[in-house]
Amino acid sequence: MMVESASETIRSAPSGQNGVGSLSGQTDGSSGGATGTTASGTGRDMTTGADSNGEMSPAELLHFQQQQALQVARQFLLQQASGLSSPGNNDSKQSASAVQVPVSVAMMSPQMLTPQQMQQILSPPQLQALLQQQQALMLQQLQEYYKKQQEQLHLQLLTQQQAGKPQPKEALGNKQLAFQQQLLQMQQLQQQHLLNLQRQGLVSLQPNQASGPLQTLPQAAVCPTDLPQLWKGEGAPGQPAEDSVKQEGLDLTGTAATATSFAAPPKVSPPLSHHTLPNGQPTVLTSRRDSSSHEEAPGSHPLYGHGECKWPGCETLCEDLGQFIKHLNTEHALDDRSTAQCRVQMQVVQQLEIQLAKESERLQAMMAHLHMRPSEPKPFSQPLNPVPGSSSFSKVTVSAADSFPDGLVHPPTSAAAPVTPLRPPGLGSASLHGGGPARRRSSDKFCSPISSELAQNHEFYKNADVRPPFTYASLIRQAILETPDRQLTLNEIYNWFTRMFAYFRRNTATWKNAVRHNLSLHKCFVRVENVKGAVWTVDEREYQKRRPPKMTGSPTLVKNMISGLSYGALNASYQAALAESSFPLLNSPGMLNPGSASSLLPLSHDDVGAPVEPLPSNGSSSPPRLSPPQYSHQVQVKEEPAEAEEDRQPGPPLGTPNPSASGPPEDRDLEEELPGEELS
DNA sequence: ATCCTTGTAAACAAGG
DNA sequence: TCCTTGTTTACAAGGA
Repeated sequence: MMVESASETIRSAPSGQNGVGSLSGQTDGSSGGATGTTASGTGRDMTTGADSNGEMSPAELLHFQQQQALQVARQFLLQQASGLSSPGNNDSKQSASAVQVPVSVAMMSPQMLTPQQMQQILSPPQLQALLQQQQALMLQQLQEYYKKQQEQLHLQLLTQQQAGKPQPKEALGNKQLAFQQQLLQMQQLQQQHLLNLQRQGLVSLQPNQASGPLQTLPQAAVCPTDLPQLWKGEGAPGQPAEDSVKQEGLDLTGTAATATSFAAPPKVSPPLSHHTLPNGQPTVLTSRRDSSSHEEAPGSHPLYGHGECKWPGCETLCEDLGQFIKHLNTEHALDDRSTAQCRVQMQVVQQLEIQLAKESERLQAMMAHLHMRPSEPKPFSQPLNPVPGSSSFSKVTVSAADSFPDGLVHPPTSAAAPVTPLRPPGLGSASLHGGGPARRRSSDKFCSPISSELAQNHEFYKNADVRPPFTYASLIRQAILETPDRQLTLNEIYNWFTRMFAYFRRNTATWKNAVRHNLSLHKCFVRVENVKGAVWTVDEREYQKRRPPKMTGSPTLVKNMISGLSYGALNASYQAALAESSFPLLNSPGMLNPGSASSLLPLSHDDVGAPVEPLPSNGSSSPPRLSPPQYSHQVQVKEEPAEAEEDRQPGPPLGTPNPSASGPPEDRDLEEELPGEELS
């Protein structure tokens, strides 16, 4: 990266445009800023809390803990109530932390913070889903275990008392202490997981209420410790209460969940399922899970997928859920082994969280350093700062700037701006590419569906001076496909670039040249003579052709991404889980089919188009499965497409019979394009 | 080491 | 003449 950016700098220097290139070296320095990370690594001081309770009897302790939990719960509820009623509170960071505090006070270990960071960066739904699964399970186990421990404790005490054997005071005391500590520990863990679940809940619930791109916001907002200035800087200025409220709402949701979960119950009964396991059966949390990871059908089990048991290290094949349940109850019953595994799993999760925290920290530092400019609200909010050299498109964008193909109506840049910066583009840091100058289609390889990526992060790209992780070809294609008639003039393509990416608001000569170069170079771009002049269209078939069919399977992709994030620790099942949960998310907007992962391809919105690297290999012939081609082909591709001989095949076949073929919800928005044309 | 892809730079031509 | 649009060539870099 260093090398690359360095060379980049050198090369671009002459043209005097690539200012970003110069920071290659600094990035590392700032990343070192991981200093913050150390904070989270301060270890667990939880024990101190335990000490304070050292004098109580186990029973008292339990009672105390319950009371405490109830109190916390009440507190949360109160906060929720007040928070909701006071929209004036627009300090997102504050509100977030306010909610968090009680939790941490209530015995959360310092590590708890990291997961938030994790979500903040990656927010990859995959991770959430994964964690949910793991945690749901662990939670159950923990609860069981916790109960067991309590019982044992009681029994022991009773035994001792009945025996009348006045054990040496010290011995007894020690023992008690040990138990109590253990109890506390258990409770800690329990709460940790509850919190995690809660957090996940935040995220998972969010998508339903907020638009795709925005859904990321809350996640970041939740984190009290991170990106402080970023948030402050962005949110403070003109940040309407809207965002903060939203964030607050989310947090509250989460807190409510927490309260509910550990304060038991009866009163509050939000949709989220309780962890009260009636019979220890793992059906818990399914409802919540459903909301987030569509992979899971109502009747499914977090530990069951792809016909096999996902218990760490198990992978036993089970034909159906029933069999799996049986297997689960027999092989993974509540015993020492399972408990131990559970603990290990927890550690794994914690490690990951820590890792994530570090990475997120680094990412933040990088982003802050590179583009986010935390201090200035929105440097590029006024998108179209006419670029000197290019008279042609300067104005166009302005008016159209705020609509987005995803069909979502986005608030004017001003409102949106604050939000985006924190959200790492794409699936987390992986796609960041070290920011500015770094190019290389790496992300392209990830085959991150450009359209969904854009849909999710368009605000980010729009405002952050970050080079989008896509190749020019894919961007051009996206631009073209987003239009109603799948064709754009060169100038309109330019406009799209500038409108969609802050990054392309400068260095115009460079990237425009690149665009032209790509248009000419790639066969997939077809020039069509039009009344108005020439327009460019996409020959989907050609486009698909030129991309190696590698990334076919999601698992690989995810794996790559994971490895990219240095998640070496992730085990196969994790990866599998990630893979599973990741894709469905791409269709977040309308995940009608939570069911099979296979569903993702077809229904996803315009995703179909770009993402589809998964093209089967058989190259040109006929990719009936997912046919992205639908689009372009319709375009009255003039006579040009000489090479596309066999592709005559109309788009129709492939596609899912659904309407998406003719007009995916997202891609509409063309209207916005009109202004541009006029101006051009 | 080689090939492929991508990005960048630049020369050049045609047309308005 | 200047600018835009297109085409083409060359080269560097990264990845497989």
